[in-house]
Order: sequence, then structure tokens, then C-alpha cells
Amino acid sequence: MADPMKKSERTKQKILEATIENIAENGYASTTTKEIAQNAGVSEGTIFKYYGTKSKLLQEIVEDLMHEFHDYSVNHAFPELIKQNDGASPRQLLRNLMEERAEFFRERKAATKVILQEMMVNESIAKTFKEGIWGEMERVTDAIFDEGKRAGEFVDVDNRILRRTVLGTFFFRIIFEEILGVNGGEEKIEETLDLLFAGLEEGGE
Amino acid sequence: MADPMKKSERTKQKILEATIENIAENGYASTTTKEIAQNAGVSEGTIFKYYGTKSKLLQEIVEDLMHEFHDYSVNHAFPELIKQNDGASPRQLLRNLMEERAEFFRERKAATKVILQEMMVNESIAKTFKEGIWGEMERVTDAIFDEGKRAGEFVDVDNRILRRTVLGTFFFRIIFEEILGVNGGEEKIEETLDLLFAGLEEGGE
Amino acid sequence: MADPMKKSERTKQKILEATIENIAENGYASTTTKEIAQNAGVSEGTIFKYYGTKSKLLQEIVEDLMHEFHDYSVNHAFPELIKQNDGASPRQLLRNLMEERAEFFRERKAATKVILQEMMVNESIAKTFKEGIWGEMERVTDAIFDEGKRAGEFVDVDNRILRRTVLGTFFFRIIFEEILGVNGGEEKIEETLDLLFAGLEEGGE
Amino acid sequence: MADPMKKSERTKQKILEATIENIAENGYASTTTKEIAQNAGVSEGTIFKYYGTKSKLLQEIVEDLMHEFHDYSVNHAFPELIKQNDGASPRQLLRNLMEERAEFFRERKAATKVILQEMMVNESIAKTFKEGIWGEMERVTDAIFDEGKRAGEFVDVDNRILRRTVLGTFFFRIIFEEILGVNGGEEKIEETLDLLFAGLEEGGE
DNA sequence: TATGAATGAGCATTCATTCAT
DNA sequence: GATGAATGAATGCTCATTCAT
Repeated sequence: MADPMKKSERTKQKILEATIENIAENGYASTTTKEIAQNAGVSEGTIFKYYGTKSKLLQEIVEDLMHEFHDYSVNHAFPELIKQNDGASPRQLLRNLMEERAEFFRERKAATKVILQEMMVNESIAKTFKEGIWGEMERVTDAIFDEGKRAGEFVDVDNRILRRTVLGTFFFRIIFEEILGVNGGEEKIEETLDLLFAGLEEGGE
Repeated sequence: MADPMKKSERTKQKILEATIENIAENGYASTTTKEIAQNAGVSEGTIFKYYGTKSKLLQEIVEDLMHEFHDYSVNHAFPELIKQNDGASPRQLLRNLMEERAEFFRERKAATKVILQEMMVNESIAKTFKEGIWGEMERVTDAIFDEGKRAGEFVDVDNRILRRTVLGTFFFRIIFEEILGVNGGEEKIEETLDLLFAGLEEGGE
Repeated sequence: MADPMKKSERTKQKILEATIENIAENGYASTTTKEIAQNAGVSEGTIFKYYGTKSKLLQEIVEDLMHEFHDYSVNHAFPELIKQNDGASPRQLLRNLMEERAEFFRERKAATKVILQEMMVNESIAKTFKEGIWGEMERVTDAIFDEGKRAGEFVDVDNRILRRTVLGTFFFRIIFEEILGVNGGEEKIEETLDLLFAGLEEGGE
Repeated sequence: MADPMKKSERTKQKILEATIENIAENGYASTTTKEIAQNAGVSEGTIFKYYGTKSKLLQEIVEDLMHEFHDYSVNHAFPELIKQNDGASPRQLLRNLMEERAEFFRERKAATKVILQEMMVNESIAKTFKEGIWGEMERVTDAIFDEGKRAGEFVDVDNRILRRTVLGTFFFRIIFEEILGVNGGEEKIEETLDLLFAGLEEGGE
């Protein structure tokens, strides 16, 4: 058959998209199932038929993003790391990683906003974020930093300090520039990396 | 007089502190006035007597922090900037600024968390943050960056890019390390600044 | 034909049995059509195809029991009464009647429980019970009591008082012993009748 | 002060009375808190302020009746039993007991109906009934029957059989005559007892 | 000044019922 | 003949808010 998705799957999907949209805008607690139903073009009953409770809708959003993030790691980030012996410098690696991940969150801006919001008030989501997204980023950056230091290309500084500047810059782009819309929001990723690598100080190189 | 605050002022203060505590933990929408009343040790009626509506409590928290932040700027940050011709290097200036502001938010961690949370779902708070806190930080960093560049101490890069790394690192410490509790949370501010100034790249200097 | 019942009749029957089971356990109002459907192994839609509304299911249960009770009377109780001139004493008659009716309700314990429950909150079922079951029992006991008194075998007491002790004892067995499970639940019908006939008082005879 | 009850106590009482009335009429599951609120002349919120959940309202009704029943036993039934050596015959004792208890339930007809109804579908209420009311009646009747037999006034029949006729007659009056309104409902308690004691059979005495 | 009693609009959730397939 | 997807009115319950005392 041409239709790749059953009707009920399409309905579930519509509900999920509407939920992400509404929660990203108003927050989980301030979003009503009535609003979600209207936005999704279904009745409230249908939402509960598929998701049981409002909170399971939130869970679903979080878990979906986690799975996608993990799949993304396995299919994009790690293959890159493996290719590292093929000549890509740690710097190039870091650049690719930051670009890809930024792209990932940019494409899922609303869901990302949902997680950032709810993480602050929901223990379970905080845990999922820390173990899923943060843990992953920690492992990947550790690998790159260690390799960079081993190759004599990175300064020998505690990985946590390196992460502070690198991931600080990364999340700043996502949270402040993309989501909150401050600092202009221009990309200029190359200049940013140059700056991180060469330092703020004039005459350093 | 021995009593520096009238009874009613103390009651108002108790309510505000309880509100900050509860909202920081559960978010504005999930915090009930009943909980606040219990936490503050007053009746619900008293809250409404003083603040009229629940949302005015939130406004009050935001505005209080804004005023304190502004007073702090006027009394600490700008005087420093003015003394800059007295020999302090832009680097020293930046370091002082980051330390002081981090201290400011660290002392007001709960209120800061409230603003970060609600900023994402409340247009009015987002506006206040952007105009108040962010605007201030933009002006101050612009001044420092410009002076640093003029003095030939900073690389000649768009201030927005400079800000991305500097404030990214700064907010990372506050949001991720202080509030979310990831990346170990060790201070090591000096090393962090060294890294930002000298760059990630080995042999840069 | 080997198949005595069409498929659709069997489906209707399954639904009815499931309904009796569920309502007996949880009551009409607390029983959902979803539960009935699951218990009967059909879809909810099927229930409504056959019975139209939930309340018609209840009606059906009540009416079925009434018809069976009435058929039972016509085929068992009245023939006995007619045979009474054939030598059976009114006492024997009463005994047979109580045994037979107890057997009837015992075999339909769940449906009986349904009627007892709903009779208390549903005017229409109360009416059906009073006119159907109660009325029948009144007529039958009147006939027996009158005959017993005429034959000089029963004391000359108002039939309503006689009924109070006889049917009280009868319904106690059904409701309290069978359905609620108190008082041990042993049968000992002969001793019970002896007691009713001879009285509680020692030395009476 | 002249007012013997605080306002809040009066409100609680109004709610409880309305609840008993409505549940007795329509059953627990079919009674809405909205109806109760209207009947009690309060808002729905007030019901939940005082009782927390709808089911606690039911619990309260059941527990109240249990406590009253128990107090009644302690203050009326047991004192009578103690006076038994003062010359009251077991028959007289039984008569007093049945009259008093009938009076008790008659004065609380609605609450009694509530318990009878819900006992059939609510395990917890069934348990409370069995342990509270039934257990009490079992103990009291055992004491009377044993004493009656010891004194040679009652026939030597298993107490459970005696109870079947005595309590059967008793509950018949309450459930069938008082609550369901069948069998005329005339009192004639003396004749009923005579019948129970002397037996149905003519010429027994 | 402060309380606690009361409110009622609004919420998440349930469930009998409909209907296209 | 039977299903499962969808509905929406109704329910129990919450909570910001009011107000008499």
C-alpha cells in the first residue's frame, strides 16, 4: 500500500507534534490537554486513548528525543571518531561534532526547549538529560580531548575546564541564541572555533 | 531603632522567600499559593492581602532581582570599569566582572533559577531579562572588549563572537554547573580564563 | 441440527453473562462497557450493536430473571400447589417451595445479586421485583397459609406476620448466607423448618 | 455562647446529611459531588475542603454509623444483658433487643440503606459491616441464646439456626418492610415474637 | 492585620456511544 | 457481523481568589 502509516499512527503523531509545540510555548504545567486537542485537531478523549495521561505525553517527548539523540550519536558522531585515524585532526573532529549536534538541536528546537524547561522542575527529566544527553557529550568530548592532548594538539588542561569553554560556547548558541534569541544569532562557527582555539589574547600565535 | 523592619515588612519578606524557594523547586505553574502559605507560615489570605495575585509574586521576584542586579552594576561593575585607566588590564577587568557576577547569581541561585525557568514561557519575563540582565551584560562586555581591542590586548573579532565564548563559559558555570549540577562544578576560574585567553591549541603562545 | 444457537445468539449470550458477572461484582454504575467487552471477548462496538445502550443490558438481565422465575413458578410451584389435595401437607408444601426457590436463586446467584443491588437505586427494577418476584411469592404463600389455616395445621395469624418469619428466614439464607457469606452458611433446612414450626420456646409442644 | 457548633462543623454536617440522602436514593457511584453540593447548599470546593475525596465521604458515613451502633450496644444492649439476672427472661431480652435495634436502624434508614447497597460492591464496607454490625449481633444473640438454653427456656438448636429465624425476621422488617416497602410494613412485633416462640404449627402449645 | 471559610472556573480523565470500514 | 477509531459530555478534584470577622 502507498500509505506508509496507519491512521492511528498519524493521529498519535499529530498529537505529539501539537504537544511539543504547545509545551515549548507555555510550559508543561500551563499547557492544557484541551489546547493540545484543539491544536492537534482531535478530541481530548483521543489524546487519553493513545497516551493515557498528560504526563506520559511529556515522557514520550523526552524519550523520543533521547532515542534520536542516541541514534544520532551512533550513526554520526562515533563513525566520525572512528575515522579520526584517517587524518582528521581533533580540531576538525570537534568542529564537525559541534556542527552536527547544533544541527540536531536546531531541527528539534521546540522539543529541546521542552526538555530544558522541564529539566529544571522535573527530577526524572533532569536524570534522563544527565544520563542521556550530557553523559553522551561528556564521553565524546573526553575522547576528543584526550586524543587531542595525546597528539600534542590540545593544551594539557583538565577536560572539565576544556568542556566548560567548548560546551559553554556550544550551549550558548543553542540556548541563548537559538532559543532565547539574544546576541544576534549569527552563525560564524569558523570564527568562533578560531577564537576558542587561538584564544582571546592578541599576539598569542 | 532596634527593629529595622516593621512586622508587615517581615511578613512580606517571608512570603517572598517562600515563593522563591517553592517556584525554584517546582516551577511557577506547579506551585500553589497554599504551599507558599504553608512554607511561609502564613495563611493564604495574607499572601493575597500583600500581593494581590499569584502572578504579582512572580513579578516581584523578577523585579527584585533586576533591581539588585542593576544596583550591583552601578556600585560594583561600573566603578571597576572607570578605574580601568588606573592600570587594570582588560583581562583583569573581565576576570573581576565574571567573578563578581557569578558571585551575584550564586548568592541568588533560587531566584536565578526562577527567572531562567519562567523566561522560557513568559514573554514579559523574557523581555525583562533581555533588557535588564542581558542588555547590561552586553553593554559592559562591549565596553571591555572595545577597550581591550583598542589597547591591542584582545584579538579583533566581532564582539558577538567574543561574547559567545566568554558569556557562554560564564553561563555554563551558572546554569549547568551551579543549577543543573553537571561537569563536576569545580571553580578553577583562573585556569578557565587562561584557557579562554590563550586558546585550546597547544603551542599557540 | 447440531448447532442449537446461531453465532450471533452465542455472542449475545456471552455479553450477557459477562455483564451479570461484572455488575454482580462491582455494581451497574461502576461497571464499564469496556470491562464487559473485555470479559466477553468482544469489542465495545459489538455490545452496542446488540443491546443499543448499557441500561438495556441491565433491563435484559432483570427481565430474563423475571421470565425464568415466572416459568419456574408455572412449571414447578403451581403444579405442587395443585397436587396439595393429593395429600401433601401445607408444611411439606412450604418446605418444597422454599427449597425450590432457594435452589432457583442459588443457581442464579450473580443475577440475583444484580437485582438486589439495583432494586435499591432503580425505581423501575424495584417495581419489577415487587410485581414479579415479590407478588408471586405473596400469592403463593397466601395460598399455602390459607390452606394450612383452613386445614387447622397453621396458627391463625395474619399472613403478613407469617410471611415475615417464613420469608425472612428464606431471604436471610439467600442474602446474608449465600450472598454476603455470614452465619456460616450451612443448609440444615429441615432443622430450620422444625424450628419455625415448633417455635423457639422449649416445651412448647 | 449559645451556638453549640462552629460554622465549619455545621457545614460538614450539612454535607454529610446531603450525601446520605443522595447516595441512599441513587447509590454511591451514581451520585455526583455536584448534586451533593447543590443539595447541601455549598459549593463543590467546600466538599473537597472537608472530606478530600468522594470516597472518604462514603467512609465517613459508614464509620459514623458503626460508631453509633457500637455506642448503642454499649449503652443500651449490654446493660440490658447485664440486668438479665434481675429476672428478665431471655424472651423479654430478645424482644427488647430487636425493638431497640429496629429503632436504631429505622432512625437511620437512609444511612442503613447506603451501607446495605455499598456492602454488596465494596469489599471494605462489607468487611466493616461483618466485623462491626454483624459481629456484634452474633455475639449478643449468642449470649442470649446460650442463656436461654441454659435456663431451659429455648430449644436446644444450633445458634446459627436460631439466628437464621430470629435475625431473618429482624432484617426482613428492616430491609423488605422498611426499606423496600413490601409486606404492608405493619409493626405487630408482639405477634411476630409470639409466632417465632410458639411456632407456626397449630396446637403446638 | 490576619485568618479561615467559601467559592467556582478550570483541569485531567472517564466512558457510553457513534460510525466508517 | 464485528471492529476499533473517535467523540464530547460529564466527573472528581484543584486552586487562585474573595470576604466576613
